[in-house]
Amino acid sequence: MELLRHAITAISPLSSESMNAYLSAWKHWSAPKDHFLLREQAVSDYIYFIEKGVARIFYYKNDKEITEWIAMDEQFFLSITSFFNRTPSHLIIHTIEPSEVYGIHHNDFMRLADQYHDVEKLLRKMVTGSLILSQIRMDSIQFETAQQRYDRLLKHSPQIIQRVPVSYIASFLGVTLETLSRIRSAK
Amino acid sequence: MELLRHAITAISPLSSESMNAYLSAWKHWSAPKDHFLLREQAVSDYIYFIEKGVARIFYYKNDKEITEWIAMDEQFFLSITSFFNRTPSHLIIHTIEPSEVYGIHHNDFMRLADQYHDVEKLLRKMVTGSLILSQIRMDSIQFETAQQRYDRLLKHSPQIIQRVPVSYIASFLGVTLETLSRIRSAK
DNA sequence: AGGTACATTTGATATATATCAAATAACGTT
DNA sequence: AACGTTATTTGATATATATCAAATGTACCT
Repeated sequence: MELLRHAITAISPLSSESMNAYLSAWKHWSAPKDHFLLREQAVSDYIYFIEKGVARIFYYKNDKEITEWIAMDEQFFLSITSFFNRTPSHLIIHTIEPSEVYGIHHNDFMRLADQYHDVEKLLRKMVTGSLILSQIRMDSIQFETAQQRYDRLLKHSPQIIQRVPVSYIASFLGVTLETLSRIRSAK
Repeated sequence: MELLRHAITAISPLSSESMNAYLSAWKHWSAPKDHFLLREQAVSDYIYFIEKGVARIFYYKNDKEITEWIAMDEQFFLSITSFFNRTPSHLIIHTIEPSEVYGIHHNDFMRLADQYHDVEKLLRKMVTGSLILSQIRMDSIQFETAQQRYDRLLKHSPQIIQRVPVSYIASFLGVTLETLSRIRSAK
């Protein structure tokens, strides 16, 4: 839980009272490699934090797996539309390595945000960070070639190639595995 | 200013004290048709609100105009990366009809968010709304064809076709004008 | 170690959209 | 109304990536 506390403080510091109330709202899950931490719930209204390991977050769209995110290294992640709109995303969390994952429920987060100004500010900063990432990703999908997106990923998280199967990376980058394979062999 | 007050309240209500402080931080611009309200500043760190008229928000990318947003009908808009990252976006606001536009500076908004819990909550809700839109748009760009994106726009804001030149709509949809022309003629 | 399932690569072809180029239409100005 | 300018349409071709199909490579299981 120390890493979670630290990650929160890095985004926006909380008073000790807020921090205690907030941290106690987080639940913890532990999973071995290749395990389904969350499986097609109706609505996935949690914000997650991965303390250790690697997890793939995906859903089915027309019977195809869409990798929405690959989480590792003390990252927060969530299914944005599901979390905020309360619409079903059928989110699935699948561990790629033995992993420790935390999650806080939408209702708990909102209740605490109403109660504490600094928790509200934390939430705002988390959403803002998510928005900036969303914009960068949109720009990347709209204007960059598959090659450029792959290069960007390599530069930004080089370890991902060693730890995650190519097929997941392809879906995450928004290309087919065949295309990614060709990009990689052209190097 | 009444429409702005109303739009704010619809997102998240403010106490009368917060509302007074907040509204007085907004500036107002008035412009005839085909006028440049904002021209390539270094950083565009305002959130805008269009009270009346239509405005196009765009920037240059490799000497090409990219229409980031077409604002009308009492909508808020902003250059997300520029506003939150404080990086230059060279944003240009160009009116397509005579327009009344309001704007609040990043610094003022942040100062008031620190001061009033309900302003912080308003900001969080605005960012959240923006994030949801960003996700919908990304999904649309990644998985829908140009035809589907055009249909979606028609359904969502049918008036836009009458009021905005095709070339701007094309750029907003992320296609060339030739492609949009063909889509339209195939109907 | 051998076999089976799965992951990755390689090849041939199809498709949506961009690009380049030209023709036509609409629009504003005097 | 006629002119030049700008917007839109139409046509021919190029390109990135998807799709379908098969071959090769790798890893897990008893």
